[in-house]
Parts: sequence; C-alpha cells; structure tokens
Amino acid sequence: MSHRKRPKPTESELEILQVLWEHGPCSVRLVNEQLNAARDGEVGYTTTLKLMQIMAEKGLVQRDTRQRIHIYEAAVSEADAQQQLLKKFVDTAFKGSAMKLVMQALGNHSASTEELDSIKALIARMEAKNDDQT
Amino acid sequence: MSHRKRPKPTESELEILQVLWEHGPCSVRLVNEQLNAARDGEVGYTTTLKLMQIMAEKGLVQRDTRQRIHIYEAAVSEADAQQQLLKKFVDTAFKGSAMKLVMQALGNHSASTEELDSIKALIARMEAKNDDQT
DNA sequence: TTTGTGTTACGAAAGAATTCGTAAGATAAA
DNA sequence: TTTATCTTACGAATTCTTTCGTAACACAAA
Repeated sequence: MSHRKRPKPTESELEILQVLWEHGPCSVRLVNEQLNAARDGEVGYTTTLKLMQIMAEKGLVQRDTRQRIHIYEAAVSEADAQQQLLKKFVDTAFKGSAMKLVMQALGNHSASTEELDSIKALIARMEAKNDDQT
Repeated sequence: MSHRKRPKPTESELEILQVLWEHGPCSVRLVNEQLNAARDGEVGYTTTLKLMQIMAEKGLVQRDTRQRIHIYEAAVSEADAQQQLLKKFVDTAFKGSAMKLVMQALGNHSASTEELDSIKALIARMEAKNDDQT
C-alpha cells in the first residue's frame, strides 16, 4: 500500500488538479489561465498561486523550484484521487452502497452504445470472477 | 419541476438527514443520540440542535413546533438528495462523465450476482431505448 | 544603472461550516 | 411554591476554505 496520509483535496484544489492531470506539469500562470478559461468569474493569479502553495504543503502536488518559474505537477494520479473521493462519497451520500450509486448514475444519464458495451464487458468479467470462487 | 431552490446539504447536515430518512420524524435528542451512536467522537446536543435549526431555515427539514419538543422531518427525499449530490459529484470529480464514475464504482467494489443482474437489466432497458431512436 | 514586468512569499481579510456556552422558558418533582 | 431537569434560542468562538493586497526578488530592456 503506497498510501501516504494525503488529505482529500477541496473543491478548488480539485479544479487545479484537473488542469495538472490534463496538461501535465505547469507553471502557476498556465494553471490560472486554464481555470479562468473554463469559468464564469475570474480568479486572481495570486489566489491560484496560494492554493497551489498550500497543495504543495499538503503533498497533493510536487514542485520544481530550480528555475525562477516553479513548475507544479500532480502528486496523485487522477484515478487514485477519484477512487478516494468516490469511496468517501459512497459512504456519506449512499451509506456505503456502491451499487445503489451505480444504478442511480446509470439511470439518470444517457449512455452511448459503446459505453454500455464496455460496462457489459466489465460485468461479464465480474461474473466470471464470481463463478470462479464457487 | 417541483424544485425549490434548496441549498445542497453540507456533510454534517447530510448525516442528520440520513438519521431522519431512516427513522422518520425525530426529536433533536433522538437525532443526536443516533449520531453519537455511529461515530468516534461525541457531538454536543446543542451542536446538533443548531444544525437542525439552520437546516429548517434552509428548508432541508420541516418541524412541528406545536409541542414543547419540536419534531423534525426531512423535507427532501433520500433519492432526490442523492441525485442532486451525485450530479454535482460527477461534475466536480469526474468532469461530468457519469460513465467513468460507473466504471470506477463497479470496478472497485465487489457485487453479488443479484446486483449484477439488476444492472444488466437496466442496461438492457437502456439499449432498447437507444435502438428505438435509431 | 534605472525602470518595468513577472514571479514567489507572506499575511490577513472574508466566507462557510462546525462547535458549544449560556440564557430563558416549560415541565415535572419535591 | 421551590427546585431540578429538559428544551429551545441566541450568539459567539473556532476551524477550514477561498480570496487577494502588498512586499520582495529576479530578470530584461532602456
């Protein structure tokens, strides 16, 4: 288990992580521009900077300070972070029932044939596993 | 759309709603006891009271103040609240991709044969709908 | 060098969520 | 009635998050 005790990102921190996941290592300026590109209100440069400094303290991001312009990089993978958030969310909102969540999520969003196919494939694999262990 | 502009419950508020959903209309004392029963740390009586008063202001709960002991009742259904929270969660944590969430949730929790069957049934219904609209 | 631009650092203000102390009122017990 | 107990109401303290103003520093241009 390579799980350091990393605090759960707040909502704004998550937004920043999404930018880092999508673009790879970034300067603060770039992250700030990306945030403002996909938003209603603007957020100040120093606001983003401060958040990213806090995230560095928390261990959510790593930074390279060798150059004058610091380069930040996500320290958690997108999948890991999503999994951690999902676990918490299932517990608090669905009292731990992941299947109820799956049913709700499936039911309330339309899905393409391809998406449904990949879910069917996943289910088939899970059924195979169930059958294995008699 | 019978959707009043009801604010999203915070995490503590959600805990209280869960008690109300499970037990039906309750006094503050009962809710507080239920909370403390399923917890590590204790939470004070007046803390729970204050939260429930705030929730009443927000419209998350209704209360009957005719007796000395006020009786609180959830003003939102469990399914509605879950749906609202789910929508937000999909947006913030999965950038709006409900299907990615479904795959993660399915993949990281084991499911019984019955659960898998009901998901398969739901998928079948969705495929039928897809086929309809050729 | 001097000036201007872009960057990080620091700290504090503003907001939201959580917690509880204390007071005041109602009810029950003595 | 007097006392003790339980309840609600109110407000404030605390903590967490978000925001940004200001200072200090590096670098490049003039």
